[in-house]
Amino acid sequence: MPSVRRQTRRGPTIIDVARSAGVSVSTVSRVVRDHPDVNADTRARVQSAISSLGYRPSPIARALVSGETRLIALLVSDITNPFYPQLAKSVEQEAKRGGYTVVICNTADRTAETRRYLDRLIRQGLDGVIHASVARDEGTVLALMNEARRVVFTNRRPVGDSVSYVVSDNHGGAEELTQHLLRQGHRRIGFVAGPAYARNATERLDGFLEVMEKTSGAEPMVASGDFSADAGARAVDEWMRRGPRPTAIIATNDSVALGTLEALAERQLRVPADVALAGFDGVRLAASPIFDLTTVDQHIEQMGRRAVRVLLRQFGGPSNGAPIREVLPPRLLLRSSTEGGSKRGATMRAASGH
Amino acid sequence: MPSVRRQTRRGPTIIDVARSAGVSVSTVSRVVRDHPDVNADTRARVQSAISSLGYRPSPIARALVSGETRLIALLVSDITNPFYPQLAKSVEQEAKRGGYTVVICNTADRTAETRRYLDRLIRQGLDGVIHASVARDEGTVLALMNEARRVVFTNRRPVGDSVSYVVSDNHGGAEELTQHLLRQGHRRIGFVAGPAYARNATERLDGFLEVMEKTSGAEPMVASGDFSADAGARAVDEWMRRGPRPTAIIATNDSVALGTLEALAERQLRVPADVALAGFDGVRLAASPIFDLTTVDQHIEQMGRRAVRVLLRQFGGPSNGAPIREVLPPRLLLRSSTEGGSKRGATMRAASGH
DNA sequence: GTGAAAGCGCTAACAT
DNA sequence: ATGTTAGCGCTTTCAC
Repeated sequence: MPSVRRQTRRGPTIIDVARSAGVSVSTVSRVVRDHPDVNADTRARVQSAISSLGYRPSPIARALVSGETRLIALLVSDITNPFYPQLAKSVEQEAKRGGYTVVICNTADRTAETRRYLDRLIRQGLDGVIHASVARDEGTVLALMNEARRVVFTNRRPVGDSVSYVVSDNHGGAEELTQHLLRQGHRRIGFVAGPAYARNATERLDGFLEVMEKTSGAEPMVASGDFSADAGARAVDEWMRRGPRPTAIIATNDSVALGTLEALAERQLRVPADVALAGFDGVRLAASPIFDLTTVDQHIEQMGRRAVRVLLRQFGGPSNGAPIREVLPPRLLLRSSTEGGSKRGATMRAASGH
Repeated sequence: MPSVRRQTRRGPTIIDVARSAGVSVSTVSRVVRDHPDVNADTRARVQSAISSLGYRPSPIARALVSGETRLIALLVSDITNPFYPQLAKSVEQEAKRGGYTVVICNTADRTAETRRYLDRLIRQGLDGVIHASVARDEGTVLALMNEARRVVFTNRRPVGDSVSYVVSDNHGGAEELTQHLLRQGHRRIGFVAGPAYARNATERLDGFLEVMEKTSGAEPMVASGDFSADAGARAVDEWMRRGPRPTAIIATNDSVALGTLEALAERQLRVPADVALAGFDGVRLAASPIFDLTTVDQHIEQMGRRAVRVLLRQFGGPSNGAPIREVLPPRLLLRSSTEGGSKRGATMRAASGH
């Protein structure tokens, strides 16, 4: 006797299609999955049944059997940092093209958060992970995801060498930027560093220091910080309270640069007349005429798209496939925050009291 | 004879737990789902078996049977608009607390995109939708989601009256802001309107117009636009090319206000000395000392949290439950972009050529 | 080339 | 209070 339970799905099932086409469910399944072992006529008959019934296979049932959900996670430290929405959007678009859905997770650079997300998502049947903010959770991610081919790192390069990544040449970008400032005559250059656990930040710092060290007369000034706008403010406070002051400042990323700019404005310091300023990332906000910030363009959207492609390529390959490593060349974006006064004729907006 | 197929899941199944605890699978299922009909001793025995085996129920198998995946979608027009990351973060946090996972979808305010996303996600077993950017896709969403209790609108109020929403009082907020500017002596006030399909934008415009109309001598000037920074620039171009110029400008949201500010800066117009400027939303960027923008705070994070709560409450309730409507009071945030010159002593940063 | 049948891991009648 | 059992919709041997 048939049970009375409600159906899980709305539309027709594979059984309905089979009945309607006069074949077995296995044949329908073969057609749906593009299996070669199907006669052309049969295939056509099944396909017309599928479209006339409006049949759509259930990803849930499929996942129960195959273990694949076409769900991937994008791990970021903080989605409200403008770099990540730009990245997320491109990741999401590229994933959609491949038939994948993206879940965005804010880790706050805390391993516990990473673990909480992945624990849940893996049980939901997560297929893979794009981690744009590896920090101390690198081992956790790899352990939880089990197979390295289900993971790709981007933005920050991982420590391990057996796992794929798509990053930009942070070291080279920082070198180029530093060289540019040196060519402009700057010698005392401040660098607002990011946290030590973030490899993109340390690579940028290293690039800066290397160039400074081999330039006679160059005086690097490094302030430790993190990725918050506040870090820029603190650095400015420190440098401006006691001399000698830097004549140019590089921030570890554009967000920190904007915080730096605010702090400089509060002290009535003009940019670039009193202090030149540059960021790193190339977020859209940096191009705003209000900021017009010199920065190192990471080609954020391209990085996101490539990370997705690498992950999907790995899904297809053997589980012991060699890791894919891509290092994209960044591009120096010169804007008026470093380029002398002619373009910045008007007055800078002041900081308000607070 | 047992088949050789590989297991879908890694860990132990409900059968393993049942065997280990010496009970049936239904009893284990009852314990897992906190069903009351279980003896205390049995429950304890099962629970210890669960923890000693490290058993985790499979959401996929569960979804196949129950039709519930604990997956919800957050629909936004564009995640790179800073309003949405702030909203998304709060939605995501609150959803996580309830055991739900959030998928963020960019609709670009295009119905076709909404449909594409929902089509796919529904097949994935989507439980519900929070739509933060209803536009012309309102009917599509409702039709696809089938039951109104699986949908809640936020940020933009829907047209239909049988569906739940959590929005802020855009009309009232705009009134308050306009009144404030009038009290400051402004009479020619420009309003950069948003698109006609977005109800938050039209409500703000209406609030503005209503107050202006009943104020003698007030001259409202409305420029049509959208939610891009460019809209602000176009409006400024138009107004400044031919008089009479507005002495104050209200932008439909903070992003447009920032665009407006840029355009004013390009024309060497000081804010607020030459033109006062206000936005709407209360995004964090508006609080930056560089912008220090007067705006109407929508309490973005609170709105997101509440939207989630309404949705989850509906999941539990009867499918014919009355819609839940929440209208949150916004708060006027007065900053130096409208508050006279004393706080803005220094020079404003100029626009660069481009 | 095609079909029959055994599950994937779980929930929910129904029976006891 | 607990167990038995029939599926949820699909994929995948294995036979034919």
